[in-house]
Amino acid sequence: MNEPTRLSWTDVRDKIRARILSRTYGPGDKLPRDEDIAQEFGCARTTVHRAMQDLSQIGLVERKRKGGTHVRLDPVTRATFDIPITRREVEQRGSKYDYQLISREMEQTPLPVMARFGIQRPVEMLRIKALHLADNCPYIFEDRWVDTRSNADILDADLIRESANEWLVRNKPYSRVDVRFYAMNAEGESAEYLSTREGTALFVIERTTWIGDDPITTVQAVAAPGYQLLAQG
Amino acid sequence: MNEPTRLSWTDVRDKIRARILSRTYGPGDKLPRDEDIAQEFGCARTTVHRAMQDLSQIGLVERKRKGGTHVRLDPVTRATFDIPITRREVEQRGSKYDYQLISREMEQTPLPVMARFGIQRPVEMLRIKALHLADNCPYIFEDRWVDTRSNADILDADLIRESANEWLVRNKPYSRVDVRFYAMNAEGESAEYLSTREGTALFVIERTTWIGDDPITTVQAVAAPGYQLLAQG
DNA sequence: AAGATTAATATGTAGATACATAATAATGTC
DNA sequence: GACATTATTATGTATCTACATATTAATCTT
Repeated sequence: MNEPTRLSWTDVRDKIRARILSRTYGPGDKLPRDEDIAQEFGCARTTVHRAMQDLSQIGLVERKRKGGTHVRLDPVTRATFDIPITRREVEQRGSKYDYQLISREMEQTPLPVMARFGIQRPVEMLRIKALHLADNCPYIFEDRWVDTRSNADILDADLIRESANEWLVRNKPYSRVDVRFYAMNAEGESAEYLSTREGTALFVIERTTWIGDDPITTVQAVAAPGYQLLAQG
Repeated sequence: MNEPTRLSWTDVRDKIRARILSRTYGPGDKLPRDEDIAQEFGCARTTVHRAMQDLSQIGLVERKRKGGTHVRLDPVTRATFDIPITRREVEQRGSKYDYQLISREMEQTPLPVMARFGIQRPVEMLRIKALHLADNCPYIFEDRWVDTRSNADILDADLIRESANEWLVRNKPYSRVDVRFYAMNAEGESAEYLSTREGTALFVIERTTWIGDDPITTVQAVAAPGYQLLAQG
């Protein structure tokens, strides 16, 4: 008998989305003005606006000033994923985490690494190779370069106990990150450390971070055979 | 002499983020109340709230009622990526797009496919194999299953001219999508159609979509050697 | 002192209002 | 008719107000 509760912006969003999915508003169609929708639902324009913002971010609709709101013609599949620190990832699977430092040396950056950072000239950087283990099995082999010009303090860090991965996450927040996925055949070091035979297809995550315009670090993280990355849409 | 313009919520977000990056607010620290920040910046609490919502979504801070706002201890790398329809992806690279239907048959779903959909019993579905080409070179080989119970109309579609990929995107909006990435060695069909030799490491994108609880389609899209997926954080 | 009740507090949400901004449509000028 | 100017319109943003909700802190019972 009583009016249950007022509509929240998430309710409005879900109602509109339902209409798009059910083809009440088909691909390319123009939606009514926020104000009209607000009136129909008996809520404020602000609430509709908030809902629309979300739908727009998800990629279901496109909005333009004066132009109005349109259902996208070719909706893209937009998904987000989290890359936690490796220890946490392993522990969340219920496995025992271990970490092993393989090497730690100053080296000149080769061309591919310079390309990742977008720098023109080779620089001396700290190169760290390490292995992450889950239940005593190789999990991820990482080959990392750290720019010591802006991160000199990592030279004092105890990278035998704590992985560079964790140290950096804890001590070096970044303002920009590039992530890149691809597949590669196991060879040499990666085959050796992940204890698989050469040629096995391996999943690779490459991450490069900056603070402002200064490079922080770039990692090539090669996962053990069978690794899958999940994302939710 | 004049007050330039009022602060927008994005300004506030950027200012707070800058403070987190510069360690004014370190990991785990508690931030001032929204209201105090608002007063400091000379804006309304609503504006600060909007900024904080964003920072919270990005994963930089955590908020709790009464508990206040805290900088996250182990910030995860959160990135989003778009998977456009393949034609668009190819054309955006400036290449000529082509598409080739390989096969199209009704088949019983095998166990791995049932697992992707989360169904218990085998079902007759439409299985479509196709090849996407960029500048006449194999680009993506897809092996797709479509549930014809809820999508009977695809049986009438002309899948020689238009790819199932595009037809589905245009005609079957989904409410949920699972995305999964992994690496596999080329073998048999994948090696043949992507014209590479067996064993080559290939990047695989597996996507499954539902509308409500009803399965729509699942695809295994195997990319040609060298393919990389980029995401922006 | 343990447990239940109540108050205090910071964030979350909705609404009303006012104005800003971008894009389109209408109009006027030559 | 081509081009510049001016309205119109729908979304974007900021503020104030009021109340909701979750969580912690304080207080009262027994």
